[in-house]
Amino acid sequence: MSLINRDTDYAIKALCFMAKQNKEKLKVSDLTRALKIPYPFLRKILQALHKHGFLAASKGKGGGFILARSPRRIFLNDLILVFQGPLKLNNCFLNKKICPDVNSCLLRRKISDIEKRLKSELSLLTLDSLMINQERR
Amino acid sequence: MSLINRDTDYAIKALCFMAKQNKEKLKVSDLTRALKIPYPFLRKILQALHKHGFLAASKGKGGGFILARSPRRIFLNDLILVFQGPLKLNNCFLNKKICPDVNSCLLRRKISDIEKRLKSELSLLTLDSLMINQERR
DNA sequence: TTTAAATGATACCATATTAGTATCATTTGT
DNA sequence: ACAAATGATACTAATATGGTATCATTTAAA
Ligand code: FES
Ligand code: FES
Repeated sequence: MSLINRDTDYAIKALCFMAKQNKEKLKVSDLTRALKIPYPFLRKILQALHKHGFLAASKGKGGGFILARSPRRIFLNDLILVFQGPLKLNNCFLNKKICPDVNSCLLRRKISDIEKRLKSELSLLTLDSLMINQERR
Repeated sequence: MSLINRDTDYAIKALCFMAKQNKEKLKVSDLTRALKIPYPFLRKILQALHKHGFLAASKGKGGGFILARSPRRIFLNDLILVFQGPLKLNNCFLNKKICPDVNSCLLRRKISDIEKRLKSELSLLTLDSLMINQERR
């Protein structure tokens, strides 16, 4: 059971790589060489990142992608949101026979709390924090 | 993106229902009536719960299942483990080109911490705590 | 001692999600 | 005009999930 799927993983790899190439515009083929991710798949992911405002794109010859935000404004939970939809545990474990009172359900509240904490922890992981990690090696 | 799949969900429903029938042996058909879960599917799930020590089973005519542990010793994270495998975020976001030092990777440590906290929070949710919820309605 | 009612084990099928590809349209520098 | 890039989108393949079928084994009771 993994919280992070392939799309999100590739997106992180790509964004991180781009963050290292300070401000240089990159085309998909540059990234695919470096990251060993299949060209058309990576392209789809970069297009999605563009669509959601993480990347700026320029079309035509000499075009490519470049980060549209500071790495410290790119949060892991946002990437998960884009590629995997909203994170949620489970609305309701029990059916009416067992737990008829949806509104005052203690279990639901506990689960919702866990979900919120997880989200806030994921939002503390920024692309920036990955770069810091790089500097120390 | 959900942390809980159908199997785990059904397992919780079934265990919870059984916990309410204090100590009474129940056969699959009793549960399937009450929970509206398809008979063969529920049966597979109960068999798995038995295999992993959550239920005791008696075969033959008049047989059935019964809780093998106190509800306060049945933890949500254990059920997730049985039906969805070990919960892990992601081993390694970055490939060698970007993050070559697997051992001293700050990111990995942060992710591992988040994972541990999540697990420990899920382990605080016991079947017992669901029953408490029931009493209050 | 036969039989019916239960679980054990396991193989199978159906559907949904995820991973990856292909293709054509649009833009743009040369 | 043309080639090189992304935009959009439809398609295919592989895997995971959800659910079924079947036969073997055990056991209480007629
Ligand atoms: S678990 Fe669904 S309302 Fe309590
Ligand atoms: S992310 Fe894999 S070693 Fe750092």
